[in-house]
Amino acid sequence: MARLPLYYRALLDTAERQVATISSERLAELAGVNAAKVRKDLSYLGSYGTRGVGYDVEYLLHEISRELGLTRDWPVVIVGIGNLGRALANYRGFGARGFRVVALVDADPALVGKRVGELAIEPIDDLDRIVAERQIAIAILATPAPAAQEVADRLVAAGVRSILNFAPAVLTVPDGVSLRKVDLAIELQILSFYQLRRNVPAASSP
Amino acid sequence: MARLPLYYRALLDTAERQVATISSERLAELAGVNAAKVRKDLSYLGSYGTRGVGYDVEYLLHEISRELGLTRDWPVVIVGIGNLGRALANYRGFGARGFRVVALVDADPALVGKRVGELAIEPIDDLDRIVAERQIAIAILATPAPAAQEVADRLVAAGVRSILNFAPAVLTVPDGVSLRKVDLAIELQILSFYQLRRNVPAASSP
DNA sequence: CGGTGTGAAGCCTTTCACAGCA
DNA sequence: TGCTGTGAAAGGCTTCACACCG
Repeated sequence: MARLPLYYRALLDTAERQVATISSERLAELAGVNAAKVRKDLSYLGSYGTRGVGYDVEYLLHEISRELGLTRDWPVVIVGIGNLGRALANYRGFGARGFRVVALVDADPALVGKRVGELAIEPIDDLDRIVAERQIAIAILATPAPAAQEVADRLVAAGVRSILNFAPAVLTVPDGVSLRKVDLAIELQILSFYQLRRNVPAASSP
Repeated sequence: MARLPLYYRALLDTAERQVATISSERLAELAGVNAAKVRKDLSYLGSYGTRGVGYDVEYLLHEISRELGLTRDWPVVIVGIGNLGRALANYRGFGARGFRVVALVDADPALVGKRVGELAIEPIDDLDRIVAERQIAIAILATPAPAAQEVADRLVAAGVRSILNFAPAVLTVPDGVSLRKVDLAIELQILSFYQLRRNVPAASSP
């Protein structure tokens, strides 16, 4: 479920406030969804609640972490160190533990060797070696649109199984490879679409 | 429909290649969706296709631009000029014309007055005036999570009707205000979720 | 013929409503 | 008594399949 991360964050906040248990209603409020939806979603993971009481915050947090794979370490590579790539490299808000940027890659020789934070930019020709050596399974793609498909192909060939695409291009990847996209222009266009038609709310994406 | 922007981009590419007409099948391929879906979506806008031929690229482009409000000018403000805000301010890829960043706002007095590209960062206390004077309807929110809700409230109070939220927080806005979110941590967590369960594809968000 | 436009079927998600348990 | 877990209903979106038209 794409809503688990929302619950996860809501539970993190709740745990910080030393609250021991939480009802589906409260959790729904924090996550911005419906209470029935919360119960359905959580029951799908197993019966972790106590009737008449609610859910144990710490326990549920642990179960969701496990389900989301946040108990593991996920080395991440960022390909394309332009404005956006650099910002993502510096972004300390990858929230939960688990995701660690371990490589920055760019095709531009002029960028190779430059440091961004603690990492040096590496050439894209070393991609195979980098992915293999650092056991990278997730890549963030932040290249210009025309290069995106080729880079995606190289990432897949190198063994990457999940790609988060920021380039404004439609990519195709083989079965077995997960692909998600974040497209700023599209988001703005959707807002503009609804703005023209007032009073029609624009729900969130994922 | 949230797919119009995809068609729009596919049609832009097609128009550049001097292609006059396009079939639903080809357009579907370019947009990464199903052909029946394309026809349903487009028929919702009106009957713009010619049976046995396809759709006139230029005409369809124009109709979709109009539908998406891309024939208008949309002044945009970015609030929160950290790493991400700065990257977004420099981002020249807002794709289609229409969206123009006309103001950068931050709460940190140390940042106020600094230039990013052609714009100077302005204090958040001037928000009302800035929004009114420059007729801003769309805001990009890139503050830290704890400040996000308060900033959103101020934006709404200032008259902004659409917010694109990059802060990792669940926001609530009044009816009549559109809200969309982009959350990097959530995207990565979803990828990690599917990575644990190989062979289950992760579809794209919007 | 070829490809659009569209009723109808199918599928998936959301919501309701309430039985059942601590 | 209060809140979870869940069958069943409702709703929305996607896909199929084909009539119809250039």
